[in-house]
Amino acid sequence: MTDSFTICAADHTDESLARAAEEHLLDGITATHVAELFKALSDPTRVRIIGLLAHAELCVGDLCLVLGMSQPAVSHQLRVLRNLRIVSARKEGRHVFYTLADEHIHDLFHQGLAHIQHD
Amino acid sequence: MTDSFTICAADHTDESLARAAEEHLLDGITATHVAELFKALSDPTRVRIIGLLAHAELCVGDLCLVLGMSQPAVSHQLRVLRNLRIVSARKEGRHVFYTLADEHIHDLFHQGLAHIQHD
DNA sequence: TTAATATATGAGCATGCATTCATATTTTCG
DNA sequence: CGAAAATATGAATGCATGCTCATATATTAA
Repeated sequence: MTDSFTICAADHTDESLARAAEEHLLDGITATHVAELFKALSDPTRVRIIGLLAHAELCVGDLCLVLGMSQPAVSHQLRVLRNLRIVSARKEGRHVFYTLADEHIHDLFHQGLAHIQHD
Repeated sequence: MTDSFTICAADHTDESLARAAEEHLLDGITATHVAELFKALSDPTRVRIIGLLAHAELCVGDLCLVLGMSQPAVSHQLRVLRNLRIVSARKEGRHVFYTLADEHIHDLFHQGLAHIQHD
């Protein structure tokens, strides 16, 4: 990767800032994982689901009712959140109850919400 | 919206949880704004840009060098971040220096990063 | 077992998005 | 002024994504 400094057309004289910044560049895997985490919160439907689960455990049917969305649409979004370990599923009879998997998710959601509402 | 409770096929007997959750449902505008905020961090390239700007102010050329990406690709992502007020631009001669616009962004980024690295 | 309920899943489609390529704009230097 | 450097922007393209529709799976009830 010695030629990474020739990819960009920009070629100003002082490269010191770039050299110093290089050590803070996230590697591809880390950057991708962080992006995936935030991607879970990058859709209004998923934001609403997380907002609801931040206050109470709910089953799929309840989420459908409150969100006013079809069951497959909600289930697909829940699968996204499950795969990213944002929510956990608990099966009880015919129902599957979902909760936030992590206290960090709770914090991230409220921090993002606070930033929007106080802007 | 009185028929919002008939959209989903699921129709179990106890609707109390859904009724109680309804008051915590985010409105469309708020959910969209929160989603947009997190969408800024939902791409690996933007995550890396924010990670770099969390440590130092950098111009476009420096970002191109460190990221190893083309100048238009970086500029387009910077525009996304600018429009969402995630970063601020400061013009100095031919260069445009970018910084994180807000301390909240700094916190959100580090919280997401910590969640990933300590998982 | 058969029917009904609750949820999950796969295919298809329409939209959004991240990049590239080409070009415009702005600033400095000769 | 003209040329070069730094950045921004527009069009085009390939790929991801969020929904709908149809269907599969699992659990309870009759």
